[in-house]
Formats: sequence, C-alpha cells, structure tokens
Amino acid sequence: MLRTVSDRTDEAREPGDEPMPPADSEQLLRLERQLCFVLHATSRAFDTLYRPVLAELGLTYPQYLVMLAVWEHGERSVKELGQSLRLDSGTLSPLLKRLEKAGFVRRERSPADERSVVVQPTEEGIALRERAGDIPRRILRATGLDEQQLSELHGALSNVTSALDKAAEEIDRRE
Amino acid sequence: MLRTVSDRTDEAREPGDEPMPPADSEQLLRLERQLCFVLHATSRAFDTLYRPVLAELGLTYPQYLVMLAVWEHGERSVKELGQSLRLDSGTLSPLLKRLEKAGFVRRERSPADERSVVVQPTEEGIALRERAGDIPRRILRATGLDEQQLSELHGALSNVTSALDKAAEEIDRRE
DNA sequence: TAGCAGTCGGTTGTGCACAATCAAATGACG
DNA sequence: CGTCATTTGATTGTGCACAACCGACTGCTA
Repeated sequence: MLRTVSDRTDEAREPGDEPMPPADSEQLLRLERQLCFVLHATSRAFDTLYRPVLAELGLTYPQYLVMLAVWEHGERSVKELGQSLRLDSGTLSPLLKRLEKAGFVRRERSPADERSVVVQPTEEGIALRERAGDIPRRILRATGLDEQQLSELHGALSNVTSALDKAAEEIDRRE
Repeated sequence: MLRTVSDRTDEAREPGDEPMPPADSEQLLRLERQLCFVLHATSRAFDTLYRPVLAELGLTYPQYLVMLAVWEHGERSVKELGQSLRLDSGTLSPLLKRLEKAGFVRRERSPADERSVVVQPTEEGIALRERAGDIPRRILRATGLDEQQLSELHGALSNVTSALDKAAEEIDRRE
C-alpha cells in the first residue's frame, strides 16, 4: 500500500537531535532502504564499467584512484593518500606494494621523518598516464550525464557524505 | 572539522553556471574523477554508519540486505537474491553460509528443481526483524535528507546505474 | 532414450576494506 | 638525559566482490 507522501514535515529543523516524530514512516523507510541499495548498486556498476577498461592498463579501480593522486601531486605520503582517498593503512599498504611490484610507483621512507613513507611514480608510472588519458571520457559518455547533471549529482553525494561523516563523528564523541 | 572530497579544486570555477562550455574538457574530466571518487566515499560512509548499528544484531551490511529481501518475501532462491542484490554466487554462497551458521536462515535444495537452493528465515531470523525495526529511522536521520531530497537522490542514482548497465551491456554485445 | 547445451550453486584465487594490534620513530616534558 | 604519549606504517584476521572454473541437474532434441 502506498501512503501519500505529501504529509507535512515542515517543522523546525534542528540539525541537532529531533526525536524524528513522523508517523508516516512506511514511505520513508522504504526510501531509506532503496537509497542504500541503489547506492550500493551504483558503486558496483561503476566498478563493473571501469574494470575491463583499467584491466588494459593492469590497474584495479582503487589502484587507479591512487595513481590519479600520484600523477597530480608528483609525490604523496601514505598518510596523505589515506586521507584524500579515505583508505586506511591496512588497505593502502598491500595496494601500494602491488603497484610497486607492477613497477608503477616507488616507495621510500622520508629522510626528514623516518615514520612516513613517500610514494612517487616511476618512469613507467608516468608513461601510464598517457595511456590512461581517454578513460575519463569513455566513462563519462557511458554515464549519459551532461555537465549540469554531473555536478548536481556530485553535489548531492557530497552533502550526504558530509552529513554521514558528521553523524559518525557525533557518535564517536559520545564514548 | 572534517572536510570531504568535494573540496574546492585549484581553480575558482563555479559549477552549474557555465555559460557555454562545449569544448571545455578539463572541467568535465575533473567532474568525472570527482563523481567516481565521491561515490566511492559515500558508499563507504554509509557502510561506516551502518556497521556499528548492525553489529548489535550480528549482521554486516550485505547480510542485512539479504535479510531485508528474505523478510519481505518469506523465501527466495539464491538466484533471485543474486539478481535483486546484484551479487553472484561467489559472494552469496559464503555469505549465506555465515547467515545459516548464525541461525538466521535455512538453506535447502528445492524439491522441484534440485539445482536451485531456497533460502528462508528461521524463527530467530524472523525475530531479528523486530530488533532491526528502528535501524532505517536512525540511519535516515543521520543522512540529514528530507523526503524530497531522498527521492531525488534515489532517482538520480537509479538513472546513472541504468545508464551504466546499458553501457556495459553494449560492450558485452560487442564480443 | 541417449546425448548435449544450458542452468544453477559451489569452489578457488585475487583484491579491496576495516578493526585490532604492533613496532619504530618523533617530540614534548621533567 | 630518560620517560612517555603521539604519529606513522605494517600485520593479522574477517568479510565482501568478482572472475574462472567445476559438477550436478534439467530439458530439449535427434
């Protein structure tokens, strides 16, 4: 059964802790479930599309993200990579080792601070950038989005993500 | 304060108000990269938020998705689960075994067709549904989205996903 | 009815992702 | 100087995800 959506939800929006009163839950809950599910699905759809394209270069999608960061900045510490890509060392360490073994990056301890490891592209890694040049365009076409839609979607996802981060942070603080 | 991905890029271009940007590939490529990245990030942000909540029930997020499907339909074949959740048997088989070992589902070969395996909730699995009842509401609040935004985002993601699926299908057909 | 192509799950191997834990280096403080 | 908390990567263990492959079952067809 389908409830009418148009019930009011107009009350004051405290970003803090509203008890979340709406009795019209059915519809909302359905939406929540669908959102989580479709997000999952979209993520995997992207992955599926990138996979064969990147395979030509010998990269996986997360490896590609790392190479993008390294190409752009010339060199990045593991910490910086982890922050910008939202990955922890348990994920990055083996991933970077695979990239090193593949010959795309060099890893070395910083002389300034022996705790940090600096990642930089090798010659081969830099050369790879050329071969990867047309990937974004190919992917872009597949999405079927124009610039407007692209940036709207990006904005919406950014907002959700930062809301979720804030919520997680909140929970963190509570213990 | 915690910044997300969408931080300003190096230049001061405001997205959305391009006058007439047909040949301006740089901007487009940047958007592509950001979209893929933020999608990845959003997916993980959701996961991070769900993780501790579901841990109370002894479920992971994909397991939760399976239970949602099973709760709703009473019983589902592995094939059906795979189709609706976009998971293949290599992922589902061990996942279902873990759910079985946890006591939430039963798995048995269909008498009608010995090839297929039917999954259904146990008593304990059905009981779990009650305890999971308030999860959507808690998550929903954390997203900070109202119903309108929620369904817009859902629509946008659905469109992208089906475009990507179509593209992948296209590629498939070409070999 | 005998054979065979297609369907359905399962297994194996690789890689991503996180939690928990650890060791080494650093930096602040007495 | 020595102590100790912090920072930084690495390691281990669990679970998700897919590709490639296998074996059992089904259903069609010669």
